Amino acid sequence: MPRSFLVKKHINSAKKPNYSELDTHTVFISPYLYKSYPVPVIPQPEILSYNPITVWSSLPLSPLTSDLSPISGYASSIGRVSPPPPSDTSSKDHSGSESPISDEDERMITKLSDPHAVEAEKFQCSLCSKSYSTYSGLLKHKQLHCDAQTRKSFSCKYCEKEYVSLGALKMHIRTHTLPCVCKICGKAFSRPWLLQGHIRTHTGEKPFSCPHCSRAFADRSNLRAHLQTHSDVKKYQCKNCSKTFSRMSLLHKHEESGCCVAH
DNA sequence: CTGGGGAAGGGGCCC
DNA sequence: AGGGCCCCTTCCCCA
Repeated sequence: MPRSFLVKKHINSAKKPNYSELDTHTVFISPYLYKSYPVPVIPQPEILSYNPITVWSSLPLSPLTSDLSPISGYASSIGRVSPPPPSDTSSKDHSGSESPISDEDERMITKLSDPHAVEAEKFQCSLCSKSYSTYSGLLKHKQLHCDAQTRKSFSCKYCEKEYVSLGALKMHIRTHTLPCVCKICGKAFSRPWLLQGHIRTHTGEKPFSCPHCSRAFADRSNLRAHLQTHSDVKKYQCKNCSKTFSRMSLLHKHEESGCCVAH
């Protein structure tokens, strides 16, 4: 499973940016007023840095590029590898190249037909017409520049993250502005339910009980992790020594301690 | 060192 | 579109 947390973690107690300099919109939630807290305020539009014009519409859709996932063509050659389509021997000849190039790849590449064209630039990006001497050069260009620009157009002003939708960006922005503030200790959170979970640390409320023992937890995920301790079968297994662990973090610790490095 | 609990962050989905 | 919730993950701390 790909790691879903793409935001760089902060290492120490100075983990977080200086949010006090960011946005002063805050929401105070009384622990006694869970149900009636005010709606957190989304930052002013001017802090949202995005260019809606470049989303999709900037791409003139030709019959050859009508797929709204322009990355899919080369993604099959980079990440999730899909088996090459049944070969169509009528037209495919990649001059001895052993890298599988799908039909979509084929479409994305326009070989310059002009016999007088510079020999070194025979692979052209169908999106911006830039030419490259090698197929890999074209792939690199598309991955790092062209497709990245067309697919993700909502970028965060506070960090490098980009999103395909404004809603996702707004959600992310809250991780910088932290509009939900605990009235008891002043700690700030990005979302109301995170604050609610935090407030349980003050109230001692533990609504999630283990059915196998007397323990209770304030957080459902922590109960889930706890349930693993009751299980005979550990979920996470080291590929090298087959040792199993109840948590992925423990497996990671194990791997970092040298088991996998030794192999 | 290892395992487990506590707290928290963040993306995705559903309503 | 936005809020609430679910789920996964990570980090820290302690026994």
